Amino acid sequence: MGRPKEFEPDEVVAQAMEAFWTGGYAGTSPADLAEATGVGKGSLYHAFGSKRELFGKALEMYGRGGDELTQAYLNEPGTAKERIRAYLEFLVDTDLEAPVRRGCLAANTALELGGRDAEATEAVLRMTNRTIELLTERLRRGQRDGDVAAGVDPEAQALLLMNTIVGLRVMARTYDGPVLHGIIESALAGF
Amino acid sequence: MGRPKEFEPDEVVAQAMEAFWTGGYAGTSPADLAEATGVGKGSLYHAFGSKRELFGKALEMYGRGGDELTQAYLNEPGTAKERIRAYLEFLVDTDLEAPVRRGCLAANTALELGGRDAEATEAVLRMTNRTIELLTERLRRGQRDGDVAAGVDPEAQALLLMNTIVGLRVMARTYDGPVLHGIIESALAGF
DNA sequence: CTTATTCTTGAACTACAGGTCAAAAATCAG
DNA sequence: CTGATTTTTGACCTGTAGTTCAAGAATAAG
Repeated sequence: MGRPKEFEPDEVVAQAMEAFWTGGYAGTSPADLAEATGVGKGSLYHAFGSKRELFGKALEMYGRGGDELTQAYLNEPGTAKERIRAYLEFLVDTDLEAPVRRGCLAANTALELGGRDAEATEAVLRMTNRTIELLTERLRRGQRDGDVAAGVDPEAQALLLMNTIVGLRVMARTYDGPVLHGIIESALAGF
Repeated sequence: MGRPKEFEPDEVVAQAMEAFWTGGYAGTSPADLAEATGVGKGSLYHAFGSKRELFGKALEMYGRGGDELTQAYLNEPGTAKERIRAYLEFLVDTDLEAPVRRGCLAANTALELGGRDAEATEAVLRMTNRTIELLTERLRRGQRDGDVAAGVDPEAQALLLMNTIVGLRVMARTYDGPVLHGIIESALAGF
C-alpha cells in the first residue's frame, strides 16, 4: 500500500548512470540527476538515500551490462583473435560515435575515486577482474580450438589485453579512429 | 619596484601541480591550493588570475618534467628494449611508492577534462604526442643499432607503447606491483 | 619623506552542492 | 469514508567553491 512510485527504479538508475558517465561523480549534482531522471531531488533521496548510494547502483548496473556485452562479443562464432578484435573495435567505435567522449565509467571511476573511495575501487576491481577472466577463458578456448598458439600464456595475455583496453578508452578522449584502430591491430599482433 | 613577491612563482606552480595531481582539478579548491602553496588565496588570484590558469601552468610544468624524464631514461646506455623497460618500470614504481596512488596528471586530466576543456585536452595531446615521438626515435635508433628487429614499425610500436603506458597508469590505481610488472614484460615481448 | 607601484591579507559576496523536512497527494485495508 | 502508509514536492538549510575587493604593507624612484 501507500502511494505508488512514479518511476521504475532500474530506469532511474540507468539514467543516473548515463549522467555520471558523462559528468563524473563529483561533476554530477543532485540537480543534474533530478533533471536527467525526471524525478525530483527529494524523491531521489527518499528512494536511494544519497548521491553516493545511487552512484553505487549505477556502477553495479554498468558492471552487469559490461559483463553481458563482453560475453556476447567473445562468444560469437570465430577465432579468439577475430572475436577479441571485434570486441575492441566495438568498444572504441561506440566511444567515438558518442556525441560526448566519455570513455569507460569504470576507468573514469578508477581515476576519480581510486584510492579515495574503497567501495568504488573494489567495484572497479571486480569489473576488470571479471573481464580478465572472460578474456582468459576465451584465449584458453582458442588454444583448445587451435587458433591460439600453445606458447601463449592466456592469463598474462588477458592482463595485457585488459591494460590495452583501459589505455584505449583513455586515448579515445584525445585521439581519433584511425589511430585507435592502429593500436588495436598492433596489440592483436602479439598473439 | 612595488612590493616584492614573497614566493617563487615556479615553486608555487610546482606545489599547485602536486595538489592538482593528488586531488584532481575540481577536487582541489582555492583553499586547498592556498594551504599547499603557503600563499594566501588572494595572492594566488592576484598572481595567476584564476584556478584554471594556475592549473594550466601546472600542466605545462608537468609536461616539461615528463619530457626531460623520458629523454633521460631513454638515452641512457643500453638496448631500446632495456631502456624502455627501465622507463616503464620507473613510471610504475614511482606510482606504487607514492603514499597516494595518483597515476599520471596528464591521463587524469584527459579523463576529467577531456572533451570539456579544449585547452586542457590539447595540452594533454601535446604531451602524449611528444612521448610517442621520443619512443619512435628510440626504436628507430634501436633498429640502426641492430637491437630492434627491422620488421618493427617504430611509429606503430611507439603508439602501442604509449597506450600501454596510459593503461598502466590507470591500472596502478587498483592493481599491485607484480601484476603491473607482468604487464610490462608482456608488452615488451611484442618487439 | 613622498609618490607610484606592486603585493598581501582577510573579509565579503554570489552561487550552488548535498541534503533535510514538513506538508500534500496517492494508494489500500477495513 | 477513515486511517495507515508511502511517495512527491518544493521550500529551506548549512557549508563551501570560486572569486573579488578594499585596505594596508613593502619596495624603488625622485
